[in-house]
Amino acid sequence: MPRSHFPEVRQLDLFQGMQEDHFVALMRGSYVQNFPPQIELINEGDPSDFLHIVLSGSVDLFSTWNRRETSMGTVYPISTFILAATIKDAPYLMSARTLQKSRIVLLPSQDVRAIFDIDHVFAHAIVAELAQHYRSMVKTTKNLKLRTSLERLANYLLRRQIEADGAAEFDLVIEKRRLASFLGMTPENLSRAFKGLRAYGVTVEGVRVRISDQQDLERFAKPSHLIDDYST
Amino acid sequence: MPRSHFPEVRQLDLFQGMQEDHFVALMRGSYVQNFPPQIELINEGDPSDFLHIVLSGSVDLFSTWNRRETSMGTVYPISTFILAATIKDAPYLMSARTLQKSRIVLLPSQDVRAIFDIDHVFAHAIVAELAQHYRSMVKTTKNLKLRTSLERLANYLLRRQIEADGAAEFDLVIEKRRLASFLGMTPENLSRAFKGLRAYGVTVEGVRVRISDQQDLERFAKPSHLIDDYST
DNA sequence: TTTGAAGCTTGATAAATATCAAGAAATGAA
DNA sequence: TTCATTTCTTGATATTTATCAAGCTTCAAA
Repeated sequence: MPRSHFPEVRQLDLFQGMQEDHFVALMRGSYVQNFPPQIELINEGDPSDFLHIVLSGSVDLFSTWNRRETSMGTVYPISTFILAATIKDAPYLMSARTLQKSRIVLLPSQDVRAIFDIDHVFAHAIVAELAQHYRSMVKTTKNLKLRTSLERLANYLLRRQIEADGAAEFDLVIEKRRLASFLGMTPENLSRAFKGLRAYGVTVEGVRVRISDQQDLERFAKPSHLIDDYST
Repeated sequence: MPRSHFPEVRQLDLFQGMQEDHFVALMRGSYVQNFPPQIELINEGDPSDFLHIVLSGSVDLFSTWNRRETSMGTVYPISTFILAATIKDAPYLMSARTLQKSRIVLLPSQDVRAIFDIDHVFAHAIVAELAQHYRSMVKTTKNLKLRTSLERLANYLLRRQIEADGAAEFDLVIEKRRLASFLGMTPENLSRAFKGLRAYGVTVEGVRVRISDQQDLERFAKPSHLIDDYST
């Protein structure tokens, strides 16, 4: 991997604080690749040969079973994915495909495990990252089991609004069909769910979403930091 | 905590291999308590003051939102729960209540974090445990999003059968109402789902389950080690 | 600009799941 | 054992969600 990418990778929580020579060793074994959109980077069930880092573009994590497919999430720059499989040296549980032209770092899993064994700061960072991901997954499960699809959509929109610094209008950053899959519903149902939220002041035109009365929507959505706050 | 419990706790993957004096230090700060059934040990949202270990009995992990409740899993001896919250020093995401008279070890989270910082074998064991739990949670999400409730029940029964060493008959180890909640359905729906599986050779009488033709059930359930194998 | 493909929406309908109510079965305490 | 309580089951019904089909919109390639 060219040295020019080092600083942006180094700034990730995962690599901050680790010994410089360990970081350099990791980077030396890695390589960067550019992928066009819709390329499958990872196939679930395959051995986890690499830890991936998205430098630019975006990546969809998805899973399939019995000819059904569901989106498990989207990875944006700059972050890693498939850490648990790398650490456990176990097969990938999710597949990954690029959504846009993307620049991806591939870190050989073996190297990650080797440095993990000798650099305790790195090991601690991995613990923090895994604990974070685990808790996010628990929140996802609670979201799916405790809420209807309309409630999931309402809370999703409120989260997006927070990310847009509370603006009344903002754009959806993912396609509606993939949003539907992420929320565990069909595109048709999502379309109708948007209509259902009109009663709470939500209007949608293309990718543009307007929340005219945030409090009204919150009264319906009942967001909880134990489900919707992905930062803790 | 009395020394007599040390060996059984020590045998947990989490504590194996760590330095003896660290283990003893951890145990010294801990205490053991006996709880009657239906006692709430943990309330989601509370600060994570203790890492818990079930020595005997069993514990239900559950979550609530908007007056709805769902069972997230059951913890049997001997294992820990609420590790991620302890490590992150973040609020519990799940509540816990005893199902039976249970003996529980309470390890102050502060102590766990302190030993985690100085014992690298322990730190590695924590990584392994977190990665394992994360992957289990991913499997749970896939199960919920990709399968109908009938399919989830069928696969649940096949997993139980494997745990019963492949016996054609075995007993359910949890109440049906909690099984329903765990699988993300109502008790009424579970009752009907059992009937629906008669077509694939499943009969139920009380807690007794009989799978007369495993292959037939598997053809319907389509178990996958990427969803149903909780060991990897 | 045209054209084609993909995504989105809408309507009609079907399937899955939940709710409500009541009776049966199981369980535990007196 | 008996009684009371909870759980389980079943039926009737309602709600939620998915499926299928068709038309509309968007966007990019020719």
